Amino acid sequence: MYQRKIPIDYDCGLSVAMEVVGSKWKFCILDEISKGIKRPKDLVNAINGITKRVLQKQLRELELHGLLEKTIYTEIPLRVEYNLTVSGKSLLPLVSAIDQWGMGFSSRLKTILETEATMNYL
Amino acid sequence: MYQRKIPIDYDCGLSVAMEVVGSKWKFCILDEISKGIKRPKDLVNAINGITKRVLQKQLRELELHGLLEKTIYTEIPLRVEYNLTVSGKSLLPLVSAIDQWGMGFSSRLKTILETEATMNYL
DNA sequence: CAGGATCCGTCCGGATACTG
DNA sequence: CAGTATCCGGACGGATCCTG
Repeated sequence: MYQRKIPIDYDCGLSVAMEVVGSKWKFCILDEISKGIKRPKDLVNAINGITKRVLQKQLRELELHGLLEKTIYTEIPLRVEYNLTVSGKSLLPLVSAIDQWGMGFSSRLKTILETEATMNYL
Repeated sequence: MYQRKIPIDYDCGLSVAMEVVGSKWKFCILDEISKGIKRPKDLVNAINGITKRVLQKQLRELELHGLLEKTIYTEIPLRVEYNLTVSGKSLLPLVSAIDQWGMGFSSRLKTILETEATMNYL
């Protein structure tokens, strides 16, 4: 059984938030789902670099934490859809804010990492 | 030498942002530094659950990515301070937005995890 | 297609000791 | 105090196979 090392500090917003979305994939997943990509297979294709296994784990956590709602359609082949809950939707403004910040920081990061790379050749 | 598995997509804001702050500690660290806690020792004490080793790594990454600036005072005992750069400061609104979201989600998460815990006893 | 189980190499991170 | 190096157990994640 999994025992959390550091208990969540419910009085600290950052602690709560990091428990729920403190992984590099969560924001991407919420973003894609908000754009209408709802099936695991499609999410794997949409998100650059994620694997089926890792996505599965992230989806389960997001569902457990009440940000996603899972619907199973008993068809052949099986179809499953994940939709944002109210809590999940309340995160969207943050997702787009982070996205925007990233766009603004993009060129700077590029420069930093490139000069960093050439430094290693000296 | 470390080879990144998935290259950063500089056209995707979330990809850029996650490269820089996609770890559960980064936001906390920036938050504490913005509040005036600037020395590694003090940060370890201020941030619940972080260890010296992990903090060191996070600080180096934040510095490398241009969000923090390191100042060394050659005193005895040695004193080091980390300060937010302009880019680092530009993240503060997001930090407080995430903090606020976490505060709002706190009670709901608590309920979810507690019922989840009792479920396991059935 | 969804997703769980298994095998197995890799990496992360705690503990500790050492240097400046 | 700040930072690095080493040891080492445990967690993570890729590949693969199997079921409904």
